[in-house]
Amino acid sequence: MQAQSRLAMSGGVGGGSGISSSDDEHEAVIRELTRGRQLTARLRDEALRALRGQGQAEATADFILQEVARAFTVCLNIMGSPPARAPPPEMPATGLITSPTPTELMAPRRNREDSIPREHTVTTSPHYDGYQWRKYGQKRITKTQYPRCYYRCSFHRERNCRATKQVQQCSNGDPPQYLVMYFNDHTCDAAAWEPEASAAANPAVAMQLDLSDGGAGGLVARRGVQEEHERQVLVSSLACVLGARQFHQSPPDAAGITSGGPSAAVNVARQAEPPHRARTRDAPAPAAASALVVDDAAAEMPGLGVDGVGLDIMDYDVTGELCFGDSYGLPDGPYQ
DNA sequence: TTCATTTGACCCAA
DNA sequence: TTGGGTCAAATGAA
Repeated sequence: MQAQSRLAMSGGVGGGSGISSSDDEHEAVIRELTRGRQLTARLRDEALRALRGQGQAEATADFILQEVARAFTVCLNIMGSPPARAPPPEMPATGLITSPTPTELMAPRRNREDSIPREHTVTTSPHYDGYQWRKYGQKRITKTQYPRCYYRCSFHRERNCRATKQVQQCSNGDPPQYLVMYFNDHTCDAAAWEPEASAAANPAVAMQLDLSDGGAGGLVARRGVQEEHERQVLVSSLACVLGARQFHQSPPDAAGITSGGPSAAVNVARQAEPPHRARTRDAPAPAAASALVVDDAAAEMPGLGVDGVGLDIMDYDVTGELCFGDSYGLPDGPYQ
């Protein structure tokens, strides 16, 4: 992860100085991400062709592969590479600092300890960053249009985690954008499950995304890893759906699905599956609609019902960004 | 009943 | 004195 962490920090977010990664590494990562996006587009074409006229399955494949392509686009944005096309407006675009910068938006901060954000980002979905946060305050900031919300790690007390973040709406666009500032590093073990934990459980992820660095890589890089993590689950789920459909249409051998077919895909999904998260308003339960879509597709598989294979997509917040992108809608009520 | 959020009050640095 | 950050009681949802 060393390379990606450094690149993510230097490329899109913060524009930090002291870039230590080589241009070659940067280009290699962008090249691979671009290739991934192109292959996803091809896969989408193939899938839609194969599933043409099959209603629910076609829509499911289309949705999932659009999400995979979006994940690549977001990663490319984070890496500072101009996307081939902008992400769809309804999709949360994360990571690129445009304007304003924190110093522009913030009133001058006092020189208190830990008052300098170790990281900041502008996103349309400020709630989902892989950690559990608990809101402890909200203040109207003078000369700004929107209040600032204060969050601390949910394990602040029980594990003495000092990580905090501040979220402030910074544009009234559609969707609105939020400036998220992070203070202090997580010291709670709870943060370790994602994505480091999944990488530990899945050597492929760890190999692709060298996480050995761990610390200074920061959340933006972690978010990139998370995108990859989501992509793997989505691809695995899709492979399961498509594989089973082929299975349904032709014998397993003819479809080329034996040990490497749906079961393998499910295994990958299992490996990549994070442990269950506590349901908080910050990280709501997965949207029922998308879960049902996948369930429906899977339920059509002969012998591959969701329960039968244990592909528990319901527990993975794949569509959280989509469904809760505006969940930070701040009330217009009286602020302090 | 438990837990997260809201919000007025308080603390503290500039 | 002012404004930002935090505390903690009140409130609401599950």
